[in-house]
Amino acid sequence: MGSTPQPRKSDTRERIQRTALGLFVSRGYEKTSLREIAEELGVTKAALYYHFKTKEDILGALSDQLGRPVDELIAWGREQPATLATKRELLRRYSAALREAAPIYHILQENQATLRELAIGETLRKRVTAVSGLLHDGEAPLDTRVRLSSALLAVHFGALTMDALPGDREDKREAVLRVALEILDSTAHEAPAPAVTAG
Amino acid sequence: MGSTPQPRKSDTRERIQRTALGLFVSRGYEKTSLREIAEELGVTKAALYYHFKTKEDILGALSDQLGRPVDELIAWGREQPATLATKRELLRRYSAALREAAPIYHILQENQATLRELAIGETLRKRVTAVSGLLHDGEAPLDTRVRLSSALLAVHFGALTMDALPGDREDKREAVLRVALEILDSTAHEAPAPAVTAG
Amino acid sequence: MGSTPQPRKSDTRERIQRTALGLFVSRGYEKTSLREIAEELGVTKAALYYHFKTKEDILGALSDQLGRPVDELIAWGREQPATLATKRELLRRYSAALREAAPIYHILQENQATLRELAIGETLRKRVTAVSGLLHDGEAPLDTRVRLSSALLAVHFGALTMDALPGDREDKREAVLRVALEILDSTAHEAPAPAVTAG
Amino acid sequence: MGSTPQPRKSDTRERIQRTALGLFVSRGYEKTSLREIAEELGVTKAALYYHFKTKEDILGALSDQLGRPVDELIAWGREQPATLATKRELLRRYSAALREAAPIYHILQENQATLRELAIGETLRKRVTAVSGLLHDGEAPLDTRVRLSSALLAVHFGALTMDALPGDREDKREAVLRVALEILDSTAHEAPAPAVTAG
DNA sequence: CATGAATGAGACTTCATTCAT
DNA sequence: TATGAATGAAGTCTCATTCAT
Repeated sequence: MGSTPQPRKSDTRERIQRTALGLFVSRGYEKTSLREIAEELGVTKAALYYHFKTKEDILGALSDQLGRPVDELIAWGREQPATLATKRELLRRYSAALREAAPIYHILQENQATLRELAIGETLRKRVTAVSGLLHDGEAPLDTRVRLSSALLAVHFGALTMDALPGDREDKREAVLRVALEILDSTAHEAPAPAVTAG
Repeated sequence: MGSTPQPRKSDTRERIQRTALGLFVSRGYEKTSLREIAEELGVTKAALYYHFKTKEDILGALSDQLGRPVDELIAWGREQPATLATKRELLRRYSAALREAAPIYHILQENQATLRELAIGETLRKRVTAVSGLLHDGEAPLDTRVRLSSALLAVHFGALTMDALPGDREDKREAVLRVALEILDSTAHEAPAPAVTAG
Repeated sequence: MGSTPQPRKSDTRERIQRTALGLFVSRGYEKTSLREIAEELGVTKAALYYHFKTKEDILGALSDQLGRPVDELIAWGREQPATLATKRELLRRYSAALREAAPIYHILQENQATLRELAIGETLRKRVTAVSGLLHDGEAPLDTRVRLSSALLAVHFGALTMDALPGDREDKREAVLRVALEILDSTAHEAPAPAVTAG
Repeated sequence: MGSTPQPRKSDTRERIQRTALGLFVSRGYEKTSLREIAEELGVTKAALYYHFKTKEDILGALSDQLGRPVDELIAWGREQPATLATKRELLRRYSAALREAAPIYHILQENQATLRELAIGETLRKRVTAVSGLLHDGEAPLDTRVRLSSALLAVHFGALTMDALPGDREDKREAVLRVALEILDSTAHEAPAPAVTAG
């Protein structure tokens, strides 16, 4: 600890991930060929195979890295009581987690057709389902379920699609969160929670 | 009379579209090869090319066909005054239009990375933007804009993603619409419109 | 003879030939597809097959039509004595014949690779060889043979490639012919023939 | 030592070029499929694509290699004064250059229809035009221009078409060159240059 | 006299992946 | 830690041709 940084161990793996992420986001997973990644990095395709077993593996590594905040959120959620307050906090935390995890969800979203047949796709979708499951505890009337889903949906897709809208990223995030919490509150027939403070 | 229809005026074009739609939805546009479509139909690849100029053309035909309700909605919307009532009606009609148009949006959503480079992708995205534009008239504070977007988003993605939720399709659609209208109402500082009756 | 023209028998065959000739010259034989010909004519591909057995057949018809002057020349040449005067007349007549036959030779030239494998190619090349044979009677020293070939070559390729040069078509033709005759004259060790009058 | 060379630094690229040249000349560019080239070489089509970006690229490499002598000639010609002596030398050198470059011009000639639509075709044609331009300096009466063109034409097509004629290749080349120089001399109204020594 | 529908063959090209060095 | 060379599978598309109507 506190040791001098070791620039010994090649950072190539890191660089591959960064480059791949950029291309996966901008051109799509399927449309991004290993040749492209290699060329942009100035290495050969074979070099990629030294660091990653397959193309899917690169995506897997990215998923692990970027998805960590969401995984932590899921772990946290599983230990909470299923109260309205928990759900409110869940939305808040999910919204926050998406700040970092957005790119990987973006990739999941825009390449779903491709990922459907990949093992990593399953992994990615499981995370989505898990978050959704935290919100949907037990039985509930259809209207309630739809509301819960809609609230999550707002946060989720809000993070992915509000880019077109003008305005500060963070401001928009908070506004979306506010809407989602309202939907959530309109669901539960308890006394609504106090003032909303996003983030 | 009443005999089985003879494929004289060939319904092959129709059948190609149906088969392609099914495969585009289930396997994705890119992952669906013309060989697959042809094989499932029992014709040769060349036959597809007799009826459609390119693979993209097949998607184009589907887009024209399934997207019509949304196109009509857009045309309608452009002639309405930009009142709250119009916006409510817009959401209602959009929700209804999606009953038919959902598959094509599903394809757009799940293959965005691929469609980004296709002419037809542009066409499809324009429709989305147009609907959004009808809701977003003139300047408005960020919070308002986010709410309008969220309402639309709820209807849109609700139609595409609520399948996982148990319950009658139509019931869920109405429930989602209700949520969307609430978001809309919470935006405008006028007296909210009277009772919600979806559909 | 002198009868009233009969516009009864469809002129489609004629039109196909005209269109095909134009395309064969401008786009090449191989690169011109039957679809193109049909489209430019406003008929279906199948219609072409009503009038011609194969694509090659269309070229065959054109060859017969446009090559007639050269065929007549060959017939004429075979009955002449192998004198210098005959050879001079041969060049003159060949030059004249090319006025009409140029397009078909153009096609032969620019698509030789393709025509090599077609029966019609053989036919076309035979004509070239035949003309050449009329000039090359019996044994002769290499220098003589080369001169004879060069003279013919000048007339032949002159007709096909002088388009780039500015000036009246016919003027250029006569000038080329003059050059060819000079080459011819420089070959024979007899008294050169009198004044050159081209055409 | 002295052992058979190991294809370590792979001479495959070279072999592809050689094989392709042979096939392009004998079967034509268009009619030669990559499958053929690959099969004749005992490699897969994909291997060709490892060494060349496209089919056209293979032709491009051949053009660069074989066309070099002509390119050098053009460079040389541009620095010479436009005298008759220069033009004579030009024809001599062009004739010599064609010894190596003939195959690529052969391909250009026999596949013109195809190459018309290829970038490489433009490149090839430019070389022809450039040589022609060196001969055609400034304005001149039509007769002069035709003679200059004819002289070049003789050398050019002589190199490509005299194969049918019996006799030694080199002998024929010199004989053709003599004819061309005579045409050239008959153009200029100066004292003709002294004895012709080709090569 | 002509069409609509379809076929079989084959073209060029791209991709993820492997392996000896 | 990487590269150069190569592969096998698959993809989209075009073409000349056929045939029942």
